[in-house]
Parts: sequence; structure tokens; C-alpha cells
Amino acid sequence: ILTEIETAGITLDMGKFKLLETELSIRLHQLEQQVYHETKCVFNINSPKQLQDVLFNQLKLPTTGIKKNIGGYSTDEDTLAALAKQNIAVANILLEYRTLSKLLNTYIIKLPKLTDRHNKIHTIFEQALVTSGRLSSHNPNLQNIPIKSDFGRRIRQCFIAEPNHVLVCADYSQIELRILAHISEDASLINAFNNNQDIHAITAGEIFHKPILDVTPDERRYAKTINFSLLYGKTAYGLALELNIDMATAKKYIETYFAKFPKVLNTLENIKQLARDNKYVATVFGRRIYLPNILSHNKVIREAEERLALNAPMQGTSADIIKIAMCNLDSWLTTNKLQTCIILQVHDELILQVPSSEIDIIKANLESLMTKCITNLSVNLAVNIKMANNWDEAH
DNA sequence: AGGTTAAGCGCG
DNA sequence: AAAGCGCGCTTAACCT
Repeated sequence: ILTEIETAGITLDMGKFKLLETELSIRLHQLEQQVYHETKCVFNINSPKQLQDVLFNQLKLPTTGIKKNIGGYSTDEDTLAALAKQNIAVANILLEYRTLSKLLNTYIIKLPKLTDRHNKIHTIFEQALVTSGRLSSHNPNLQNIPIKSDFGRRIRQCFIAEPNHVLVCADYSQIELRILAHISEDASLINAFNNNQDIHAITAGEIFHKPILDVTPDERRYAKTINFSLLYGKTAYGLALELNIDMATAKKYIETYFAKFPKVLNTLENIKQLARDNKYVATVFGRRIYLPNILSHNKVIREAEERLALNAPMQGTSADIIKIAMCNLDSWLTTNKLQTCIILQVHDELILQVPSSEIDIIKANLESLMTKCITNLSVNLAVNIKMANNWDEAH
């Protein structure tokens, strides 16, 4: 078994990267000026220690409710966002500086230096490293290329197809929640997925006791957060923090959810009990994730292991499914003597580079290759497929 | 000079 | 006391 796979590579638009670098450097310089204007302090913004000193010792900003770490008060995103909410102008400037310097230093400056003579960049995937069974990407990591912000999307636009090719992006829709629906055998969840309904809106309808059509965007957002929380073993405390609501309300939402979907509650409790009994949990396909610390006398360690136990069957089964799909797709490409390459995998999505002449045959077969690669789930799988000349538009 | 840890943050 | 799972990368700070 190959544990380490070097990919065929994806082409970068070097010119676009250069333009982004110039633009971002200018913006970062402006932000530095603004930080000086607000603080009248000359210091290294990238130094957590110096920033902490400026914010809480020089400017004497309020420290109530601010997280602490070993060195004192934290200056992370949550902290700065909390300060921004109190109309502290420098906080917003620092937040933008953080985001942009991360993008510039980690991606825009580094990636173009790693290309080969064809302007292609190759990552290495490890197959047998991650606890849950996912792939791991390094040198460079191409599984954490930005997408969320505007500049992030512009970075993705720099990942392009070779001439006479397109990038095809195929991502599984809500795969971990579908696996939860399968494991819990909850009829209403399975039904919702099999009829391609909006799962977060349906959850919101149940939690807020109203018809799906009356669900507001905020209610849907809450439900979406709760749905994801289930997959990670999040507590009412964490939910309250994330949604910026009080803990009693958060607790009520979670209780209402479990009252409406009792089989999900049952499943999650079962998983924890199995973990304690066996010292492992398993994916739907029987692959085990061992949990040596599940009975630890240290509560912090034990509870962290419990959250891992809850998450591992869903994350692990999802990892199994996409690996099976990749194997099937690869042999299908080989038997049909196609030039299409699987060039990246990002946990629940595949990126293919497809010659123009093969677009039709890929269009006709990719969806069923990915959704029909397994037959033992009681819930359908769904994939979204898009194609374009760059990774942003294909996503 | 060179290695390691801590803080922080990019993605699913 | 802690509170959300899985990763890898960069910078500053610390250590030898």
C-alpha cells in the first residue's frame, strides 16, 4: 500500500498571483498606518505579546470576558471581535490585518515558489496518518486553500486548468449529516435527504415549531449551527458562545432538537457507550478508531476523547466513502482509456482536470460513480458538480 | 545556528 | 476547570 502519494499537479496563474501580492502589500501597509493612528504605538502587529501589551496595558482596553492563555490575555479573533463590538476601532483594523497577512504570507508569497517548470504545484497526500481516516495534505497543504473571503476567492482563481482542459469540482452534499441520518435511522431525516430538501430549514422548522416556509434566515442559521454541533459533540455553553445567545436558550434549542429527533439522541448515547465498552468506535464499514483515553480519570482528557468518539463515525465513514469513490473513479478512467486526472481531494470534494474532448463523458458518469459507489446506506448520497477554468468558479 | 513550542488561523 | 472534530503552516518566543 502506498501511504504517500504525490499528485499530478495543478497549474497556477503566476501573473495573477503577482498582482494579488502587490495589491495586498499595499493594503497591509495602509492598515499598519491605521493601527499607528489609533494606538500611537510602534510595535510588531504579528507579535501576540507586543499586541497584548499595547491593547491591555497601554490603551487599557476592558478585559472582562477576555480569554487568557499562558502569557496573559489572548489577542485572537474572538477577542478582537468582542472588542470590535464595543466600538473599539483598532480591533476591526487588526482583524483585517490578521486575515490579509495570513493570506499573503501563507499562500500568495509561498505557493508560486513551489511550482515546477510547467507552473504546476504538487502536494503530497498521506493515506494513513489522520485518526479519522481522512487524507492529509502537505508540502504544501492544498486542503486549506482560502475560499471564504473575497481575497480568498481571488487566490482560488489563481488555480487554473491547462490549455484545452477544464477543472471539474464534485463535492458531496451534507455527507456527514447524511451518515448521521443513516446511523440513527431517523425516518424524517432520511426522508428529507432522499427528497433533496433543505435539511437546515427542516431542522429550524422543528426547533422553532413552524412551517418550513415561515423559517427566517436567522432561524435557519441557528439550525445549521446546531446540526454541525451535533457532529462535534458541542455543549450548550459552546453553542451559546457561537450564536451569541444565553446558555438557557441554547440548552432549550438542543433539548427541543433531541425531543424532535429522539433517534439521533439515542445514537449519540450509543456511540459513547460503545466507545467505553470497546475502547474503539467504528465507521459504517467497520474500520476502527481506537480511543485509549475514553475512561481516563482526567476529565479534560476523557471528555475530549468522548467528543472524538462522537465525531469519528461520521467523519470516518465520510472518509471511507470518498476513498472508495476515488478508487472506482480511477479504475473507470483507466478502463475507458481517458486522460482525465483526479488532481486533488479536499475531504468531501474531488477536483478533476478534464480535457475538452472528455467533458461529455465525465458529465454523463461522474455523479453516479460518486453517489453509487456504495450500496449499504439507507440514505442517498448527493454531489454537486461544476466545471470552469479556475478553482473558484468550479467550486 | 538550529530546533521546539505557543499562538493564531487557513480549510473541510 | 473546561466548554467543537480533523488537519498543516507561519511567526514570534524560547531553548540549547
